Amino acid sequence: MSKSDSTIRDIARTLGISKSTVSRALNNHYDVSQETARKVKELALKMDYQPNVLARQLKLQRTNTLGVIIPETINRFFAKAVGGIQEVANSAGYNVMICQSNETLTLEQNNLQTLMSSKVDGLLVSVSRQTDRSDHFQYAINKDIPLVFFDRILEELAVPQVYSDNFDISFQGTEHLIQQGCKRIAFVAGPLHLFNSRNRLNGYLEALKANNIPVLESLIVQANYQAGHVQQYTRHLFDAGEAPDGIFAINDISALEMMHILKMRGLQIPRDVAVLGFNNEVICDFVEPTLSSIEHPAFDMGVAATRILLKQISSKEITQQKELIKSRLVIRESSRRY
Amino acid sequence: MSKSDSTIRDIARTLGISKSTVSRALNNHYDVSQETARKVKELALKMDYQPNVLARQLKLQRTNTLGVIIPETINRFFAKAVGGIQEVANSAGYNVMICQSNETLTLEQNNLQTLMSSKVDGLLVSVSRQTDRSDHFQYAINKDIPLVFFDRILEELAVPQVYSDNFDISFQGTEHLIQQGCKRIAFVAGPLHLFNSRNRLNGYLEALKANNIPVLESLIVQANYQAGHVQQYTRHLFDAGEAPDGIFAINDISALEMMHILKMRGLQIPRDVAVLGFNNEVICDFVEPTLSSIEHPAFDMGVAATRILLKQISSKEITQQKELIKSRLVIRESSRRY
DNA sequence: ATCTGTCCCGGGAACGGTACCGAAATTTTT
DNA sequence: AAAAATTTCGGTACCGTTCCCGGGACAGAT
Repeated sequence: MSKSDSTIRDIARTLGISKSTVSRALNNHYDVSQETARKVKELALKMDYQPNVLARQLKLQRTNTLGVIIPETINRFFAKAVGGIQEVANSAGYNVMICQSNETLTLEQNNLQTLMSSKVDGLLVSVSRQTDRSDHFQYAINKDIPLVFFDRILEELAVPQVYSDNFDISFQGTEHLIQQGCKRIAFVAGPLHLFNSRNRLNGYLEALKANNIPVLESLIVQANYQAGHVQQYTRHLFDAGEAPDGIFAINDISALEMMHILKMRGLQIPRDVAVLGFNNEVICDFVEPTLSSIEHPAFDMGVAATRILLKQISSKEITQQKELIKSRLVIRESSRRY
Repeated sequence: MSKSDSTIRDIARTLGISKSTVSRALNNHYDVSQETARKVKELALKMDYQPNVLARQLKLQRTNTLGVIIPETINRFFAKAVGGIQEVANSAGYNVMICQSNETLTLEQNNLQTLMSSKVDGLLVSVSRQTDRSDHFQYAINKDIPLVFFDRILEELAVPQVYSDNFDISFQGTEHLIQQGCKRIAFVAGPLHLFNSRNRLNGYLEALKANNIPVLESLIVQANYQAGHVQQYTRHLFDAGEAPDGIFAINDISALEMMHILKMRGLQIPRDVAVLGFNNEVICDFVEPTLSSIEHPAFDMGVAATRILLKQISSKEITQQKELIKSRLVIRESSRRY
């Protein structure tokens, strides 16, 4: 825009050749002599020629842009995943357009709409907490837009999915607490229509079963992510009947908030209650006691999902590749008793 | 793309009218009868017509997209700011394209290049930690691309800037520590070629001066953000000569890491050392002692910057509006002695 | 009956590229 | 020397819009 960006035609005119030749020269096409190619490139540089991406996009029906829909950038997991996405995308010559659903279905649908009308070449999606249907994504699939889910996946859709082993790691984390002598382990569950939440809960349940520990409904709470809710269910867990001696929390911040409350009540961690968080935030190392947590390979999941998407875009073949990225249990003081 | 997206021409053909009429009808232009307008819209709906944004962009030389360059999404401040940007942009019908400089100058330059070639209608920028020059931005300005800086600004450029009162809040924070009886306040400074870092340091220095407290070079350290560095300068501060009795840290995580180290050494906070952080992360409320911090109005800055940018885009007039957003001191246990 | 004005509409030129097709120029082969 | 092959280039259509310009129809005014 501005004053007068030089175009391919300007170059052609001043050089006395046709614009097709200029185009070929600039795209290193074979059908052009080295001599003219040199002259064209030289002049292009001198005129500060910048190809008009919009024109190219219109002609090629391709934008070299990937659309990303995530719940929130403020969520460190997704922020990291976006890092991985951008790294892979950029080094492959793609731009990235990020939309946030703010954990709502309607915004997610809007985002999808705008990204599709922006003609992105492919989509990377982690669904919102509210999402309990998939027709909007099916619409995109019907339009042949390559689509890959990561982390918050929709297993019913026939597209590639990248996820972490929520069941295994949850099983493993629960067993770790059991090994530390916990008999009554409280579990903070997420929305159960989400694949991840279900798997985590199942991992917990199976671990209890495998170790002959009775499942107590009263020890399982549902996080609703509202302010004050952690306080509420913590009180519920520790005031009604026999208190838990272990906590598997849905994320580190909640875990720390619970720990804070328990310490105020005079409980010792991990002696009275062992605590295990989720996400392995930096802060885990700087609290007392240091917080055991689960390292979620966010960046790697972004990388993996983007790689699959790019392959999908270039090969045009439909895959349903599932890729599982392993999580890691990081044991620190808050859960170590021996 | 895909099978066969219907175009404006398809509608025209099946309706037996010209595509100009269809275009007018869809854009609610006046030069079209209500009857045909109705028919066109009806058919458009039935054919699931989606306007081809690329064609429109090319024709109008406008993308309805804002470009954003920030250091890192992983940084909560910028993640929040992005939230504010997207909110304002989306409700004004604009998309947002986010690029991360990863705190490097070269990536920042690349980002600018790609955003410009993507023909974004305007730019929102928070410069990287490395950025000590401004010619690349001057290039964009010369091309008449509306540009607004926020938080990490470049004061030498004649464009709108949105920033917070780093000097004032730093002065205020330092004075707070002084009022709590601190005589030897350590200060962790950022890179001094950054406007914000300089202002913060100056606020600290001026507060000391205003309270007749000698400035000690040995109490001022430069954070370089490398792993292990906090440990290093904490040791330096507390092992060489007389120890500080107050700390003004560059961010909450560093503050918490310092507190952790000091507690390990048997120091009491705030009794022996009062601590003040920066950013007011959620975690501040869940540590012991709870951490005093400075609330940085990230979201609001994003909102303000975007509003100015949009005004700039639509009015085409060049302003140099400066907008100052006030920060807030949040006093908690870590700095309260009385 | 002609003129003026309003209301609709169509034709076509852009926007700035890419790509196909054919042709001229040059070289190689027969 | 003629034919064939190859290299290099120009012409042009096209991507799907928007928008300017001009023209036809029809009304009311003269």
